[in-house]
Amino acid sequence: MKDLVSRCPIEEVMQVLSGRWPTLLIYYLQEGTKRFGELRRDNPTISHRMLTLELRKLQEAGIVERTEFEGYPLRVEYNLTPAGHQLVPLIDALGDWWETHTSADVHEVL
Amino acid sequence: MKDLVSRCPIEEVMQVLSGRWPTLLIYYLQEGTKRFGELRRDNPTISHRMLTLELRKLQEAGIVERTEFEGYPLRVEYNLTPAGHQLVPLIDALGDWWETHTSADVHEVL
DNA sequence: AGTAAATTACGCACTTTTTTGTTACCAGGA
DNA sequence: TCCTGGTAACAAAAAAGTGCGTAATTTACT
Repeated sequence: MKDLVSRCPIEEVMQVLSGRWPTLLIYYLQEGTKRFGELRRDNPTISHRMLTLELRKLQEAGIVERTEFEGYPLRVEYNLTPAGHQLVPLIDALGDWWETHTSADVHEVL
Repeated sequence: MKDLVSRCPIEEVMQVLSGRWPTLLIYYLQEGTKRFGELRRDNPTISHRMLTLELRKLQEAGIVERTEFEGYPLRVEYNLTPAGHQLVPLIDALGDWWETHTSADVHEVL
Protein backbone atom coordinates (compact mmCIF):
# COMPACT_ATOMS: atom_id res chain seq x y z
CA MET A 1 0.00 0.00 0.00
CA LYS A 2 2.34 2.69 -1.21
CA ASP A 3 0.04 5.67 -1.35
CA LEU A 4 -3.56 6.68 -0.98
CA VAL A 5 -6.31 6.51 -3.52
CA SER A 6 -8.59 9.06 -1.92
CA ARG A 7 -8.36 11.78 0.72
CA CYS A 8 -10.74 9.92 2.97
CA PRO A 9 -9.84 9.84 6.67
CA ILE A 10 -10.82 6.18 6.80
CA GLU A 11 -8.27 5.31 4.20
CA GLU A 12 -5.71 7.29 6.13
CA VAL A 13 -6.29 5.52 9.44
CA MET A 14 -6.29 2.18 7.75
CA GLN A 15 -2.96 2.97 6.18
CA VAL A 16 -1.57 3.36 9.68
CA LEU A 17 -3.39 0.48 11.33
CA SER A 18 -3.14 -2.05 8.53
CA GLY A 19 -1.05 -5.09 9.03
CA ARG A 20 -0.31 -7.50 11.78
CA TRP A 21 1.67 -5.27 14.10
CA PRO A 22 0.09 -1.86 14.68
CA THR A 23 -2.85 -3.07 16.74
CA LEU A 24 -0.71 -5.57 18.59
CA LEU A 25 1.81 -2.91 19.52
CA ILE A 26 -0.94 -0.57 20.63
CA TYR A 27 -2.33 -3.38 22.70
CA TYR A 28 0.96 -3.95 24.50
CA LEU A 29 1.69 -0.27 24.93
CA GLN A 30 -1.68 0.14 26.52
CA GLU A 31 -0.26 -1.76 29.49
CA GLY A 32 2.14 1.11 30.06
CA THR A 33 5.58 2.30 29.09
CA LYS A 34 7.64 -0.23 27.22
CA ARG A 35 11.19 -0.33 26.02
CA PHE A 36 12.21 -1.54 22.60
CA GLY A 37 13.50 -4.82 23.96
CA GLU A 38 10.34 -5.43 25.96
CA LEU A 39 8.22 -5.02 22.88
CA ARG A 40 10.44 -7.52 21.13
CA ARG A 41 9.91 -9.96 23.94
CA ASP A 42 6.18 -9.32 23.87
CA ASN A 43 6.03 -10.29 20.22
CA PRO A 44 8.91 -12.61 19.57
CA THR A 45 8.14 -13.06 15.91
CA ILE A 46 8.62 -9.47 14.85
CA SER A 47 12.00 -8.62 13.39
CA HIS A 48 13.83 -5.64 14.82
CA ARG A 49 13.61 -3.93 11.49
CA MET A 50 9.83 -4.24 11.39
CA LEU A 51 9.55 -3.19 15.00
CA THR A 52 11.43 0.05 14.41
CA LEU A 53 9.56 0.70 11.20
CA GLU A 54 6.16 0.14 12.78
CA LEU A 55 7.01 2.19 15.84
CA ARG A 56 8.14 5.05 13.61
CA LYS A 57 4.92 4.88 11.68
CA LEU A 58 2.82 4.94 14.83
CA GLN A 59 4.93 7.77 16.14
CA GLU A 60 4.44 9.85 13.01
CA ALA A 61 0.75 9.13 13.22
CA GLY A 62 0.72 10.61 16.71
CA ILE A 63 -0.29 7.36 18.36
CA VAL A 64 3.00 6.52 20.02
CA GLU A 65 5.54 8.68 21.79
CA ARG A 66 9.24 7.89 21.80
CA THR A 67 11.49 9.05 24.59
CA GLU A 68 15.22 8.65 24.30
CA PHE A 69 17.42 8.77 27.40
CA GLU A 70 21.06 9.79 27.41
CA GLY A 71 23.69 7.34 28.53
CA TYR A 72 24.91 3.92 27.57
CA PRO A 73 23.65 1.48 26.81
CA LEU A 74 21.10 3.59 24.99
CA ARG A 75 17.65 3.54 26.53
CA VAL A 76 14.44 4.33 24.71
CA GLU A 77 10.91 4.22 26.03
CA TYR A 78 7.64 4.00 24.14
CA ASN A 79 4.20 5.15 25.29
CA LEU A 80 0.79 5.69 23.85
CA THR A 81 -0.06 9.35 23.37
CA PRO A 82 -3.45 10.60 24.64
CA ALA A 83 -4.77 10.19 21.11
CA GLY A 84 -3.40 6.67 21.13
CA HIS A 85 -5.29 5.90 24.29
CA GLN A 86 -8.48 7.23 22.76
CA LEU A 87 -7.97 4.89 19.87
CA VAL A 88 -7.92 1.78 22.03
CA PRO A 89 -11.67 1.45 22.68
CA LEU A 90 -12.36 1.87 18.97
CA ILE A 91 -10.07 -1.01 18.17
CA ASP A 92 -11.60 -3.06 20.95
CA ALA A 93 -15.02 -2.39 19.44
CA LEU A 94 -13.83 -3.97 16.21
CA GLY A 95 -12.63 -7.00 18.13
CA ASP A 96 -15.95 -7.29 19.91
CA TRP A 97 -17.85 -6.96 16.68
CA TRP A 98 -15.77 -9.73 15.20
CA GLU A 99 -16.33 -12.01 18.14
CA THR A 100 -20.07 -11.62 18.26
CA HIS A 101 -20.55 -11.85 14.55
CA THR A 102 -18.34 -14.91 14.07
CA SER A 103 -19.72 -16.84 17.02
CA ALA A 104 -23.46 -17.16 16.51
CA ASP A 105 -23.45 -16.99 12.80
CA VAL A 106 -24.51 -18.58 9.66
CA HIS A 107 -21.73 -18.00 7.22
CA GLU A 108 -19.23 -20.28 8.95
CA VAL A 109 -16.59 -21.65 6.66
CA LEU A 110 -16.40 -25.28 7.61
CA MET B 1 0.24 -10.96 6.43
CA LYS B 2 0.08 -14.65 5.77
CA ASP B 3 -1.12 -15.98 9.08
CA LEU B 4 -1.90 -14.94 12.59
CA VAL B 5 0.45 -14.57 15.50
CA SER B 6 -2.19 -14.81 18.22
CA ARG B 7 -5.78 -15.93 18.57
CA CYS B 8 -6.90 -12.43 19.38
CA PRO B 9 -10.12 -11.28 17.71
CA ILE B 10 -8.51 -7.92 17.04
CA GLU B 11 -5.80 -9.53 15.00
CA GLU B 12 -8.45 -11.49 13.14
CA VAL B 13 -10.51 -8.44 12.17
CA MET B 14 -7.43 -6.58 11.14
CA GLN B 15 -6.44 -9.43 8.90
CA VAL B 16 -9.69 -8.92 7.05
CA LEU B 17 -9.78 -5.13 7.08
CA SER B 18 -6.11 -4.48 6.42
CA GLY B 19 -5.10 -2.93 3.18
CA ARG B 20 -6.38 -0.24 0.94
CA TRP B 21 -9.48 -1.92 -0.39
CA PRO B 22 -11.62 -3.56 2.28
CA THR B 23 -12.84 -0.36 3.90
CA LEU B 24 -13.30 1.34 0.56
CA LEU B 25 -15.39 -1.53 -0.76
CA ILE B 26 -17.47 -1.56 2.40
CA TYR B 27 -17.96 2.14 1.99
CA TYR B 28 -19.27 1.79 -1.55
CA LEU B 29 -21.42 -1.22 -0.74
CA GLN B 30 -22.99 0.71 2.06
CA GLU B 31 -24.69 2.79 -0.63
CA GLY B 32 -26.56 -0.31 -1.66
CA THR B 33 -26.31 -3.26 -3.98
CA LYS B 34 -23.49 -3.07 -6.46
CA ARG B 35 -22.44 -5.17 -9.37
CA PHE B 36 -18.86 -6.18 -10.00
CA GLY B 37 -18.47 -3.69 -12.78
CA GLU B 38 -19.89 -0.86 -10.73
CA LEU B 39 -17.37 -1.49 -7.99
CA ARG B 40 -14.66 -1.36 -10.61
CA ARG B 41 -15.96 1.96 -11.81
CA ASP B 42 -16.17 3.22 -8.22
CA ASN B 43 -12.50 2.50 -7.69
CA PRO B 44 -10.83 2.67 -11.05
CA THR B 45 -7.38 1.88 -9.73
CA ILE B 46 -8.15 -1.57 -8.43
CA SER B 47 -7.27 -4.42 -10.74
CA HIS B 48 -10.04 -6.88 -11.44
CA ARG B 49 -7.98 -9.62 -9.86
CA MET B 50 -7.66 -7.69 -6.61
CA LEU B 51 -11.33 -6.84 -6.69
CA THR B 52 -12.35 -10.48 -6.90
CA LEU B 53 -9.82 -11.46 -4.27
CA GLU B 54 -10.93 -8.79 -1.84
CA LEU B 55 -14.59 -9.47 -2.41
CA ARG B 56 -14.00 -13.17 -1.74
CA LYS B 57 -12.20 -12.33 1.47
CA LEU B 58 -15.00 -10.05 2.65
CA GLN B 59 -17.49 -12.67 1.68
CA GLU B 60 -15.73 -15.38 3.67
CA ALA B 61 -15.55 -13.00 6.59
CA GLY B 62 -19.32 -12.65 6.46
CA ILE B 63 -19.23 -8.97 5.61
CA VAL B 64 -20.32 -9.17 2.01
CA GLU B 65 -22.90 -11.27 0.28
CA ARG B 66 -22.59 -12.40 -3.30
CA THR B 67 -25.61 -13.18 -5.44
CA GLU B 68 -25.24 -14.73 -8.84
CA PHE B 69 -28.04 -14.51 -11.38
CA GLU B 70 -28.64 -16.95 -14.17
CA GLY B 71 -28.44 -15.83 -17.74
CA TYR B 72 -25.98 -14.16 -20.05
CA PRO B 73 -24.16 -11.95 -19.84
CA LEU B 74 -23.50 -13.17 -16.33
CA ARG B 75 -24.79 -10.89 -13.58
CA VAL B 76 -23.54 -10.81 -10.02
CA GLU B 77 -24.60 -8.53 -7.21
CA TYR B 78 -22.81 -7.64 -4.02
CA ASN B 79 -24.33 -6.43 -0.76
CA LEU B 80 -23.29 -5.87 2.78
CA THR B 81 -24.60 -8.50 5.15
CA PRO B 82 -26.29 -7.34 8.38
CA ALA B 83 -22.97 -7.88 10.16
CA GLY B 84 -21.32 -5.81 7.49
CA HIS B 85 -23.75 -2.98 8.11
CA GLN B 86 -23.03 -3.14 11.83
CA LEU B 87 -19.38 -2.79 11.04
CA VAL B 88 -19.80 0.49 9.20
CA PRO B 89 -20.21 2.79 12.23
CA LEU B 90 -17.15 1.25 13.84
CA ILE B 91 -15.07 2.06 10.80
CA ASP B 92 -16.55 5.53 10.67
CA ALA B 93 -15.55 6.00 14.29
CA LEU B 94 -11.95 5.32 13.31
CA GLY B 95 -12.20 7.88 10.56
CA ASP B 96 -13.64 10.44 12.95
CA TRP B 97 -10.94 9.73 15.50
CA TRP B 98 -8.35 10.27 12.82
CA GLU B 99 -9.87 13.53 11.70
CA THR B 100 -10.15 15.08 15.12
CA HIS B 101 -6.79 13.93 16.28
CA THR B 102 -4.91 15.05 13.19
CA SER B 103 -6.61 18.43 12.90
CA ALA B 104 -6.06 20.25 16.17
CA ASP B 105 -2.86 18.58 17.09
CA VAL B 106 0.65 19.07 18.10
CA HIS B 107 2.53 16.31 16.42
CA GLU B 108 2.13 17.65 12.91
CA VAL B 109 4.82 16.52 10.57
CA LEU B 110 5.69 19.64 8.63
C1' DA C 1 45.23 -2.90 36.25
C1' DG C 2 44.26 -4.07 31.54
C1' DT C 3 41.74 -6.17 28.10
C1' DA C 4 37.74 -8.40 26.28
C1' DA C 5 32.96 -8.89 25.92
C1' DA C 6 28.20 -7.69 26.59
C1' DT C 7 24.70 -4.38 26.51
C1' DT C 8 20.73 -1.29 23.81
C1' DA C 9 18.41 0.46 20.02
C1' DC C 10 18.82 0.90 16.11
C1' DG C 11 20.64 1.88 10.46
C1' DC C 12 22.10 -0.17 6.21
C1' DA C 13 22.52 -3.38 2.46
C1' DC C 14 21.15 -7.56 0.68
C1' DT C 15 17.89 -11.67 0.10
C1' DT C 16 13.69 -13.89 0.45
C1' DT C 17 8.79 -13.87 0.67
C1' DT C 18 4.38 -11.97 -0.22
C1' DT C 19 1.38 -9.19 -2.59
C1' DT C 20 -0.29 -7.07 -6.61
C1' DG C 21 -0.62 -6.32 -11.55
C1' DT C 22 -0.93 -8.03 -16.41
C1' DT C 23 -2.27 -10.76 -19.93
C1' DA C 24 -4.73 -14.31 -21.93
C1' DC C 25 -8.74 -17.12 -21.82
C1' DC C 26 -13.60 -19.00 -20.67
C1' DA C 27 -18.92 -19.22 -21.10
C1' DG C 28 -23.19 -18.41 -24.10
C1' DG C 29 -26.59 -15.06 -25.65
C1' DA C 30 -27.67 -10.45 -28.06
C1' DT D 1 -18.04 -9.73 -31.77
C1' DC D 2 -19.03 -7.89 -27.51
C1' DC D 3 -20.81 -8.25 -23.05
C1' DT D 4 -20.01 -9.91 -17.82
C1' DG D 5 -17.60 -11.83 -14.05
C1' DG D 6 -14.60 -14.33 -13.41
C1' DT D 7 -9.84 -17.95 -13.29
C1' DA D 8 -5.05 -19.35 -14.07
C1' DA D 9 -0.29 -18.41 -15.15
C1' DC D 10 3.42 -15.50 -15.13
C1' DA D 11 5.86 -10.94 -14.06
C1' DA D 12 6.68 -6.96 -11.38
C1' DA D 13 6.64 -4.57 -7.23
C1' DA D 14 6.52 -4.11 -2.44
C1' DA D 15 7.12 -5.72 2.11
C1' DA D 16 9.55 -8.32 5.41
C1' DG D 17 13.62 -10.99 7.18
C1' DT D 18 18.81 -11.44 7.97
C1' DG D 19 23.17 -10.29 9.33
C1' DC D 20 26.63 -6.84 10.14
C1' DG D 21 28.12 -2.53 12.13
C1' DT D 22 28.01 1.23 15.85
C1' DA D 23 28.38 3.93 20.18
C1' DA D 24 30.06 4.43 25.25
C1' DT D 25 29.72 2.39 29.35
C1' DT D 26 29.47 -1.42 32.56
C1' DT D 27 30.79 -6.19 33.86
C1' DA D 28 33.75 -10.23 33.63
C1' DC D 29 38.08 -12.31 33.45
C1' DT D 30 43.07 -12.79 34.04
